Amino acid sequence: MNKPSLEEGLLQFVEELKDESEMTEKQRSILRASIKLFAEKGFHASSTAEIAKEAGVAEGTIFRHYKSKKDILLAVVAPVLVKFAGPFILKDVREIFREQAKKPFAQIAQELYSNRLDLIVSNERTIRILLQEAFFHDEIREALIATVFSEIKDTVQKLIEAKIIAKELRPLPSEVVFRALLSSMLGLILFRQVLDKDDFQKHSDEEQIDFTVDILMNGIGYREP
Amino acid sequence: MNKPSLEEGLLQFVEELKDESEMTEKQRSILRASIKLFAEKGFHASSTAEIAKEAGVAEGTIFRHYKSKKDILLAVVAPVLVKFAGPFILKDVREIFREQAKKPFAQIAQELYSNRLDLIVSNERTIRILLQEAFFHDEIREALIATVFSEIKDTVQKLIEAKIIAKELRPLPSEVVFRALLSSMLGLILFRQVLDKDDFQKHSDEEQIDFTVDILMNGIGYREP
DNA sequence: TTCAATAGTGAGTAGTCACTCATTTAGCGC
DNA sequence: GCGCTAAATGAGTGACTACTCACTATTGAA
Repeated sequence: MNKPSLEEGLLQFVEELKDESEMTEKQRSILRASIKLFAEKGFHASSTAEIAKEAGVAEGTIFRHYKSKKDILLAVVAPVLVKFAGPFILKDVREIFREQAKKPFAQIAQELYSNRLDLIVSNERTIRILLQEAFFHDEIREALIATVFSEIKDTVQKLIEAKIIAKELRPLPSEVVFRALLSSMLGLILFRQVLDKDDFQKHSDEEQIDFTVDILMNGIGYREP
Repeated sequence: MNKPSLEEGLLQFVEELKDESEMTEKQRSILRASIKLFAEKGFHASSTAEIAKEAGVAEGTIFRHYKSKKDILLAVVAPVLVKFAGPFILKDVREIFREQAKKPFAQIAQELYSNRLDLIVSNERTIRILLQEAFFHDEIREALIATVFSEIKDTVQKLIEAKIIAKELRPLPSEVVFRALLSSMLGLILFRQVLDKDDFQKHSDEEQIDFTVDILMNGIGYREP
């Protein structure tokens, strides 16, 4: 199998990412064209000839900047991964979370949801590419899980455990609570973006988030007042 | 755009589906090989030459049974769609739901979750293909939403509304409750199959479902007894 | 046994793919 | 304008693509 592993693969790209502005005009236009085509037709269905044409560049120029077609994919996908995990992994995670921990859990959830929803709405196409290709490329899937997921999980679970001790949350296994928190967020995103665009708009994004947090905290079951 | 629409596309396949056993040996082996390859490397990355080799068949034979490569994809995907929506759309939906309606909502949710989870575990590869290709092929995505989603939505929302009146559920908008119900299910599946296989196994499937239903009904917030 | 229909074959076709490389162009200090 | 370097080019390459077609093998009813 000898999978390329994160080191040789994506993380390398993430590190070389510093210089978004250090790209040449042509290079940026190749990236822009690739994002468009990959999002519309998928990576495999987009040819380097098409990318070159869309970018207004000779096919050879592509390979001066990216040593293979797959390299373009990684260059497209890496920055999104960084943004996605952003607020969570930045140096001062602990500091941020010490601040967060003071707030009520419902408010933390609410802020998390509206923050991530914004991010997804404004990066729709690249995120689409990211998810599509995560199906096929082990490196991308693993990087996605490692960056967006595992990184978050420990931190959030610790917060949850603290909130359980503080009697703000019910004494459930923290990984189950974490799953509930994430499920609600994913459902929110999925319904808004894909499944149910029409019905979703019956309420504003803000209202939908409030409903979601309410249900997460209090459930849907009826209780006598 | 002139998209093929469901009539010309998938639904036609679903209708021609009756005769799973009327296939020749070779034809079945072509399907089996396609499922394997599509699931492993994706539709675009699997060549007809590979499929033929994997199926132990001449390449020409493929095109005797399926008029194009895309036809194979539809033939792979259509039966899953039928199974997925199965228990919901079968003739006697109303009858089933009249029976279901008597049960407590928590029990309905619990049965729904364990039923769909079983289905997904035992059809993992074809469902993977279905989701992958739903990104690219409008017909598949639309058929998926039309069959699995919209079909269910109305029925379930009516049930929810009845349960709200019966003071079994809180008076929330029914589409929001429906979203919560589905989000929890998707989260359950996603964590089990992809994100968190290890931690998930700390509890049995049954326990995980019970936790999920508990949180759906009662929330994660603490309340004085 | 005959005949027709269907199933199966695999070499062949035209086209596309990612990628290369000899050549041309552009930028710049002198 | 000269000389040098680096960027950009696009025709060319062999491998691979989905699909065709002239042909053979198998089946089953008359």
